[in-house]
Amino acid sequence: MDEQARIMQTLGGVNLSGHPGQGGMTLPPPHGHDGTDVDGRKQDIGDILHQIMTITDQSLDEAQAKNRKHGLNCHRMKPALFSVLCEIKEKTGLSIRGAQEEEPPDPQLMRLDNMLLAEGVAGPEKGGGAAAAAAAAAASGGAAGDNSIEHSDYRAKLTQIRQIYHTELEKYEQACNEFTTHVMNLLREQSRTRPISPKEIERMVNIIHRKFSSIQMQLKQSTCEAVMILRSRFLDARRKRRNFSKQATEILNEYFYSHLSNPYPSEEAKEELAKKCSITVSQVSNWFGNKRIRYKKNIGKFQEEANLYAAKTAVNAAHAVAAAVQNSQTNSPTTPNSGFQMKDEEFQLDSAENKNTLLTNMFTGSSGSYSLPTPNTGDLFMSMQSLSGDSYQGQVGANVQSQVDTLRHVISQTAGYSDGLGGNAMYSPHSLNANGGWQDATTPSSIISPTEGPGSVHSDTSI
DNA sequence: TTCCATGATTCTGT
DNA sequence: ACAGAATCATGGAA
Repeated sequence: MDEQARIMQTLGGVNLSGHPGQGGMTLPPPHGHDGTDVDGRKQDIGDILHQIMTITDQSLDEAQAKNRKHGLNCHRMKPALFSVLCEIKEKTGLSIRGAQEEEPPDPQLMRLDNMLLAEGVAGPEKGGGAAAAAAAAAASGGAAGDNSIEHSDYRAKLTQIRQIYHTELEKYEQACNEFTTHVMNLLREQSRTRPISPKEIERMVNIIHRKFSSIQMQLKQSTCEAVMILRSRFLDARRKRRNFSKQATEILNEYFYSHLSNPYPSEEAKEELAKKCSITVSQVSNWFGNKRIRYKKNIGKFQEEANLYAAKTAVNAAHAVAAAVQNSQTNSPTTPNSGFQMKDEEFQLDSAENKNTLLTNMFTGSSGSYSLPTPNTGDLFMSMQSLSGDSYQGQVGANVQSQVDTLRHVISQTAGYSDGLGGNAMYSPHSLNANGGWQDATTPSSIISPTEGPGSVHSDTSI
């Protein structure tokens, strides 16, 4: 609009001063010699110019303006004035300038677009936020990938950002279109009274679009920032430690202590544990990694815990064996899983001492006595071993073997037994070899034996 | 506030 | 790829 003002100013300056330009005016030569005639024409041109200037300030919809525009267009001086304006415009070179301007794609804008697309903010709605959330979860290494609370929180916030972004974008586009239409109408209207080529209108539209796209870029930039902040918060959150539930820890501990000779769960076992504990496989791996190293570092500290879980598992084992024996007498030994449905609530004990006592009583048949002669224990252990190792290999097999592992531990840990069994490597309290490594697996690392099906006895059936 | 337990991460070795 | 080891960072009890 400055250009228009400049034109008007120039035009007014040239004509009203009474000094025509050298470029050959097409204005009709003055008639007569008296000053009043010249003054009259000056007044006439001045009026037209005034109308032109004021008309641009008016709204196009105003009926009054229409009338005035009509009057202006039909004015007898209009063609002459139009020529003058053309000439002046040609002189100032406005029609040429910037005609061949072209804008190369802004790399920054492209980056922003790509990022918004990748984050699921831009682009199609379907799978947008969810895909990005999944990507973020995957980027977190799966450690907290299944944390549904944080996951949904992230998704919800991303959706919110997406909504705001699209609303604002729509608003800007609408405003841009409205403004463009308005300007085009204005210019078209003005093109009747002053020289405006379609190319210039197009150029003006381009300028408007550029202005609006710069606003859009700011919007995209802000959106990107918001997404980055959200994402960093989400990814930081994965480091936030949340203790596993008591139940989960119990399940993991039971597995650990019942497989103390080889506490390396297989992939299937990890998956099973993960499912039972409602955590991820990675978390199971982490837990076992930490547990192994910490147990090894300070066996003494874990003694009580080991006793507790071992006793618990041993009781389970004893029940399992008893059930197996009974089952073998009443049912076909090849019947899968029969007789091994155990419920944890049967073994609700409140202290390690109680469990040890129970265990001892179980072995001795006495009540509250720890003075069990060593050979008895050994016999019992041997019988247990023979039970699991030979008689019930096919059916009880792997699980009982792991339970037996636990029994070994408990027996070795229980006061009064250590001396008698100490010399036997089989009764090593912590199943660690001289090199500080775990002994070779004597028990299957998996809680899922190839011979067993779902519902069979595990060391960690208590969920 | 301090201290310990514990889940997660990172680095290194195999 | 997996395990061990060290370390970080947080939760929770004292």
